[in-house]
Amino acid sequence: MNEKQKYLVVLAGPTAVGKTDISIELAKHFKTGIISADSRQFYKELKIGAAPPEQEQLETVKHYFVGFKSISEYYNVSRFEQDVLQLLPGIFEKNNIAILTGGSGLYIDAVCHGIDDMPDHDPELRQQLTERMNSEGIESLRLELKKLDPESYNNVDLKNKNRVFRALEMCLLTGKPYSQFLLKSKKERPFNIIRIALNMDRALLHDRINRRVDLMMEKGLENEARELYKFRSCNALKTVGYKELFEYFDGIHTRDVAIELIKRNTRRYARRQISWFNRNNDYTWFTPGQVSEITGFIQNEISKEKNE
RNA sequence: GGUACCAUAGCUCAGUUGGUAGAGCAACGGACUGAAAAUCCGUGUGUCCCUGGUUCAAUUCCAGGUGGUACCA
Repeated sequence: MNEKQKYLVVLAGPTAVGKTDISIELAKHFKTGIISADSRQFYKELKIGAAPPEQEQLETVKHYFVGFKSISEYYNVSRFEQDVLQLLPGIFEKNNIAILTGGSGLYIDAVCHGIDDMPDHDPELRQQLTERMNSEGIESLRLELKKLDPESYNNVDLKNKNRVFRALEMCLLTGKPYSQFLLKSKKERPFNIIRIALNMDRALLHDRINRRVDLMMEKGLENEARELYKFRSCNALKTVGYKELFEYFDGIHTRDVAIELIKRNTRRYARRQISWFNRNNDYTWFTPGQVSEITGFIQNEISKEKNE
């Protein structure tokens, strides 16, 4: 079997653009399954807020990595990369094509070209550092990073506390500079990758986002959030749709304001996604109405490869 | 129909003693290798309602018009 005749079709795009529907049409057309690259649809508790595919859709086409984790479980990009790479050979035994769809650009890229090897964080150390950040401020962490890893100090965004935190955390955990792990190597994959991204007129996208939020509220997002309130410190719940409702429960703002904030933050999230996919020139862009153009494009890419 | 007030950014509004304008929110652009639906950086986007008049110069003053709001008929 020539492995290079296998194809991973990546379907990216901003939230609410219609990736789920298109991915199902593509999966039916190519008689294959769908791998979700959506860092919130992984969690089974986020039934409404993460807008996972409907039950009926899940029954129509085989989906992987939807609702397969609990919010209290730790998961990260690197594990996702490994999980997908382990899964793919099985799919490729029966199909030439697999579909990877979702809005988490970092996760998609990890599957497509890998992510450098680093150890997982140590929960105790993270706790200590978090406390230190809260009491001493970020400047203290910056200065220590400067000592332990001048290269990272010069390269990371020092205003971004997550980045400073992460770099220092790795230095302390491994005893080696964080920058030594950052090889930015592009790993070769034993399959071809066809990247497709969806987008639409911005005003239309905003309209879809706003309506989807209203629909989520009708479906009972508020109740879902109330039940998850006690897990709010979980990373999986640091998410648009939940954090705003938690603030409403805390009395920080009204229900109506919370809904407006969910809409606004979702719009901003969509913009960041577009930004991420835009900087990668490997994507070919379509609108969600162009299903036949997309299937034609995929077919064409495949025959191009075969003739080489 | 009459009187008063208002008309400036997508919205709510400030302001210019006459020298073409700025806040909040919204929006837009970007970065980003284990928290990524997170986190962070950057950007005013404008026929100052229209037409005349006064003036070196009008978004600002004057007149008329149009639209809105309130009150009186």
